Amino acid sequence: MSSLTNSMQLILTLVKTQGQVLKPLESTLSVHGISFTEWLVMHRLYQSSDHTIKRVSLADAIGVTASGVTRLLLPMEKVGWVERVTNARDARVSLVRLTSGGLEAYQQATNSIEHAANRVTNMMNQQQVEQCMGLLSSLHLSAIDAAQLS
Amino acid sequence: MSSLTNSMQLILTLVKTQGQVLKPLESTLSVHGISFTEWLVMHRLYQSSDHTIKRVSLADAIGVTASGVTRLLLPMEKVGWVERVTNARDARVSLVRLTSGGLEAYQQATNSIEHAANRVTNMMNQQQVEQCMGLLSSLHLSAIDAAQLS
DNA sequence: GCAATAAGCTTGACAACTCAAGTATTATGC
DNA sequence: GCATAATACTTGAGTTGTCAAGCTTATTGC
Repeated sequence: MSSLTNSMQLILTLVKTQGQVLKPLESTLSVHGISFTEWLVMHRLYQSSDHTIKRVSLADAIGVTASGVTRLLLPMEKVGWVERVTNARDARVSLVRLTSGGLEAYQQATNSIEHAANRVTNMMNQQQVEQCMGLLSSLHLSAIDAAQLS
Repeated sequence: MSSLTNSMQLILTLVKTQGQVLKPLESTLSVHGISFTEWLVMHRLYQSSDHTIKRVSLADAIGVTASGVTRLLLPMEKVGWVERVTNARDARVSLVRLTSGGLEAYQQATNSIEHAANRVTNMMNQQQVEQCMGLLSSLHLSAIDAAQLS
């Protein structure tokens, strides 16, 4: 059949699954005029104290480069979901804050995306969802570990 | 903490994991001058009878659009890994075939990427790898199922 | 058998990134 | 305290896709 090792087959399954899973979520979010990456940004901001975070930390959290963050935030600033905040202690950093308008958009979008997420896991029970999350976390840690060795 | 449902947390974990997992694989492949998507193409061709497949089937298999396939194959044709084959019965379709040079590149790249895949799963045992693959498959099926309802 | 529709592919315009290089500011070693 | 290095961010150029529209060939309905 495949002649690939189990590890490689797992990765193929991972990639294929993410591709299929993300489609319905993105089309759900598009109704709100928000991309999945933008939702990730807002979610990270929502979790931060004072809804504010450094741009590099944001980049790291959502898995893009610093320049990716710059490009991502430009339209979000224009729409008014986020705003720039300067740091008095360190003039290099510029912080990002979720505005009240951004918070509202985030909460509505989150309501929609959570429903979509529930639909996407419709054939799994709670135990399977949690088990899958646990196994993916070990895979995640393994990958970070492997990356540091090289 | 997160205030998200388990389903949504699973998806966040999925996305984060794929991001971390793919990095070492891509840097491994880059030594061979091959991108991950190109490896997927070659792998699909390798699995096909006569190492030949329709472009639309290829698009579907690797999760890109037909136009994505066109753009993807252009440099691969120039390098000589794949070649165009016309279909006598249906002049609309143009098939793609893995050349002998492509096969050789595929086999070397596969050897490398499988080692990288093993490193990336170093903290999981065989049972966990298989279990994770099974759970991801149900998630995959759920997502397809959910997409068809909408 | 022929118009209407569908299937397969390509192309132009655009989106969403990355990478390398540049600027500005802060931290470090001696 | 001052050169050197590191950190934070932005910008230009390039990559890798998507989507909508168009072209060609095949299929379908009547």
